[in-house]
Amino acid sequence: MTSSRSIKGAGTLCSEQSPVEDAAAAVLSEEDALAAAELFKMLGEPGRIKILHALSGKERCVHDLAAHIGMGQSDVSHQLRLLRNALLVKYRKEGKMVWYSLDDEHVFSLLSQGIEHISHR
Amino acid sequence: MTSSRSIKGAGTLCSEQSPVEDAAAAVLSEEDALAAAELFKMLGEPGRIKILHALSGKERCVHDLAAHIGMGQSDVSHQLRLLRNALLVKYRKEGKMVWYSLDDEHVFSLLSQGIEHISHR
DNA sequence: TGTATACATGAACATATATTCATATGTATA
DNA sequence: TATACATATGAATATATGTTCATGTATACA
Repeated sequence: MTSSRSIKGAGTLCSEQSPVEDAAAAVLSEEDALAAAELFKMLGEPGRIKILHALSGKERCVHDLAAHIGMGQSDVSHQLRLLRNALLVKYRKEGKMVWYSLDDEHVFSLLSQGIEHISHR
Repeated sequence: MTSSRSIKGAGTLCSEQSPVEDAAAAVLSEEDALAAAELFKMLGEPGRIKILHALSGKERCVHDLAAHIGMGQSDVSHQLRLLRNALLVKYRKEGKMVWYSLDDEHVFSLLSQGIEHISHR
């Protein structure tokens, strides 16, 4: 598109990587990059972080989640829909209540690692 | 604020958690939730994912990053600034070039875990 | 000193996202 | 069946974010 993408091998470029070396570090596919970003995006909002944290090792219904975290019911419900669609939480209906929990340990693991990461700063 | 936050112990609520149990699962502090979200937000964009992935185990200059990933120089530079501010990448100046790399293994670890997570779907 | 390269940045625009309000749906229960 | 509770959802608005263009700064080198 622009002229900012120069031609390799001209001899005066900023770096001189061999094609082999360059090929070895494969570019992440567009789909993988999108999917990974989608996943992290779900973790990129304080409210959803609180929700997932509150669900760590404990099943909770929407009302309790809202009360526990201090968020409005509507907000929690909207965020839960996103988390549901992203397969980060699962749910189980029981009468008029819906019990939410983390979908698997990977979610807990990612979340924990993130929280641990920030506490080391 | 709203009436959605009901009073515990009324007897007809959606769940009957004891205060003890409730206190045990402490709410994530506002600051921690914000900081964690901030971190994940940085990982929540395909371009930045590609950049971090390209920097996994390899130092790269801006121009090469852009060429390797297929992004514009300006875009890469803007994203690098965000990643820099979030302490996810570090850099080193050498002449007119700037060499970027991941700030620490935690970043690589988080990224890997995210990518691995999506490949298991 | 002029030109090319590497990188950074500001501004403008388009798009995405969060937040809130009002309301709808479904269930239990009096 | 009327009412209260639990949850979900649509719509509207405000805010944040990504993307691009143009340009600025710094370095190297002829």
